Amino acid sequence: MGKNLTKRDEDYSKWYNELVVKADLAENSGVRGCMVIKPYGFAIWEKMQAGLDKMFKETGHENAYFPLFIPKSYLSKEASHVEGFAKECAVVTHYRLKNAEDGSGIIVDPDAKLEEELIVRPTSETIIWDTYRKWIQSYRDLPLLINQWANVVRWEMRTRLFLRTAEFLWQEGHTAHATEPEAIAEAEQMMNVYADFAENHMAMPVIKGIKTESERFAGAIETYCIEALMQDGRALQAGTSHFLGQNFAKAFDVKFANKEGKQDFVWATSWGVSTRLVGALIMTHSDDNGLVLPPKLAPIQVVIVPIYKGLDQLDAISEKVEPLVKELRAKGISVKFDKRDTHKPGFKFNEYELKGVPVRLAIGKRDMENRTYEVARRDTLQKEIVAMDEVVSKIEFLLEDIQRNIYQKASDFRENRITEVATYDEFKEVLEKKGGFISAHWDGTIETEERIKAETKATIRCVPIDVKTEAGACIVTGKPSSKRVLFAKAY
RNA sequence: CGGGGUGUAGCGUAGCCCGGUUAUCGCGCCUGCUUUGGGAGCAGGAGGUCGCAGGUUCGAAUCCUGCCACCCCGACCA
Repeated sequence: MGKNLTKRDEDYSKWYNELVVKADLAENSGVRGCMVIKPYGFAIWEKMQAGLDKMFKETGHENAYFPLFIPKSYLSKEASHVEGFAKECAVVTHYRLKNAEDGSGIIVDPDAKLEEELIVRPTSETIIWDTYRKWIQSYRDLPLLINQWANVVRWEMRTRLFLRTAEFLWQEGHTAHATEPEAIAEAEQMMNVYADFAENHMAMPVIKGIKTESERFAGAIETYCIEALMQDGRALQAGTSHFLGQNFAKAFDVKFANKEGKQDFVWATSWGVSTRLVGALIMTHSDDNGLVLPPKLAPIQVVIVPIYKGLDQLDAISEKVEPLVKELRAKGISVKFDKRDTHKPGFKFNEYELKGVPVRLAIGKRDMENRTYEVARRDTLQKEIVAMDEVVSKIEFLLEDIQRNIYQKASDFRENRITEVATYDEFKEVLEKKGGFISAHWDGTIETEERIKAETKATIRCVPIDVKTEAGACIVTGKPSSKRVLFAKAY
């Protein structure tokens, strides 16, 4: 990873923000805690959406859309749910403005006060379950497998571009099932879908696991998650999938007649990932030269930079390049031929490195004479000269090789930062000096978990799905433990 | 909401302690010429309510008071 990153650990936030700004992905909007996602940044999100949406459809889900506003009373129907979100809700209290009588400007019209306030959705469980009640009568209506792409608002105290903004874009899936095992299988399936996407599209290795009670989603019985490790050694929750039991069905009275003709509450799941994934992508692969994007998500996969003196030479180069552009596009590869005469090649090289374009071709007089291209790859910054006849297959190879290579790099990085410790002192030392995930025995109590958090800022990221059973003792209390859990400082 | 800090051109900044010519420098922007294989060079040019409002003073970016905004640290969190 970034050669200077270690000495930048304390400055990571600044580095991240600078990088995002320089790479032109997003900026602060001026509206408290909100961001403007710029075209290039949004193009990355669109690629993510497309990839995820396809996987959702392949697992039987359909898209729908539910309202932005949720009546306050809906939110309070599920006790732990409202408790979890109450502190960060934007509330609509009025529906009209008017001119102030003293001419001081526009004011909220006190006569237009809503009888019941509306909450700008922080998540949509409540309004969706209120709707599902009307849609579900029989086991024949189940399972109900729906996803929505939407924006939500959470009034966070402190925000950061992509990682935590007051308004963010996401998808939220909400499913209803006839049986408990089926709902659990759905929640696990979606965790696996997220992990698949993270690893195979984002080239970002993740650990699949289960949240502890204190980190669980408000209203869930079980929260499944994928946890990624950023290059500064901090963990990032990249996606969650919840088994909600019958909590929401009971709160919203969603019953169905089962095959035996008896009324039963349905079993529920919800699952989501957000624009935070763009932040995860940035922090997983980027280096000091800028972004490094996995080919599968790069808005521009190949950029071609002409090097020329005078427009005659540019025309000659274009004649060679245009057919190549066509050929690559026909293969589904996104190509940009940057003919701008207003910037020099060196400027363009740096610009596309900053933007993380995986493959760059340069062609000048020398190449025209030798019938070659200079081919550069973003992940290793290596350059080589490739004959024109072989350039298409070279590009196809590189796009796959870069995808594989950056995954491997991130995977190696993470494997080196999963440390098993036996004592609390060791725990603190590793946390301080090395960072990353720390695998340790824990007595299973909230008290111990909170003490560790208070003393070290590390939290239990998850109990890994593939955890092996082994006898051990809690690093803090010494009480017996049957398995290790993963701790880390998290974003 | 507690603790700390900062507001000067599109961006980043000097000047402030110790008031005094036309508010400094870099990037970016505009024009021209030369350049173009790793962020071009030279010359010329445009761009400012010094966060806002009061006050002190012959005179305020600078001193005083109030307000506002933003950033960092904590509680919260996808």
